[in-house]
Amino acid sequence: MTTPAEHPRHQLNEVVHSPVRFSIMAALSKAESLDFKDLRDAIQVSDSVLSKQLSILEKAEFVKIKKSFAGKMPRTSASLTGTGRDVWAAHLQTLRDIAGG
Amino acid sequence: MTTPAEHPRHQLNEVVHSPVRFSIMAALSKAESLDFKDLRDAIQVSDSVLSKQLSILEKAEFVKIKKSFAGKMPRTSASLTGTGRDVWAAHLQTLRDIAGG
DNA sequence: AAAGTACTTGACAACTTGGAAAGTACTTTC
DNA sequence: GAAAGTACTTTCCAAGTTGTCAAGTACTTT
Repeated sequence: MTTPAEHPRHQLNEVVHSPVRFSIMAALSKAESLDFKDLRDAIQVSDSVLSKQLSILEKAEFVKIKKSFAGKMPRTSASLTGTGRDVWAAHLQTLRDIAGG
Repeated sequence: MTTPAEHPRHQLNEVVHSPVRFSIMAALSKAESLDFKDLRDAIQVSDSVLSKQLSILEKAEFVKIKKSFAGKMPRTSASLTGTGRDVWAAHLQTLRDIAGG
């Protein structure tokens, strides 16, 4: 009795799969950490969208947000957590598994 | 004055990006054509979902549906169109561009 | 004091998804 | 030949997702 293998699609992480969040994860995977504005400009989204999507990623514990000051002005920067890096790597692998190449 | 390059995320094809349709495209990219039931079993979705998603892909002209008979029973099979293959390849490339690998 | 910076939140409208169920058009079985 | 099954397709619906726009917060700068 062989249990049919689950299609790899089921391994896709929904939080990571949305284009904007996928782009955020990608950008953060390539840098130690990025400032809000740099991230916003890099992936080209509105402040509002970035703020919301970052919150979703933070709640999922894939990203950590650090608030500090640049002189007297507030500065928000984001980076991947360990979990975030693992999930990102697994997501990419799943994509490859589905694409089959 | 350099126009800032558009983030590759904008090149993602929404029709292809949804997990189920991504899986359909992937499966079809690996075969000449697949029968409805084989596709349904391969990607593990309900008849209803497969039928709907296939219609969306057909309307976008990424997939062509061929209806024939296996003996006296109807048989539906799907395959990628030329456009479908191009879009699929471009989508995968965009994913790679974003993932940066 | 007015305007700006750096975000965050809330109200919305527009879509997208999937499941359940019914429908279509036959074919097969009892 | 009536009931059941096959192979999908469609409709109805409830739920969740996205983005935009406007407003809010808490200061800083002019």
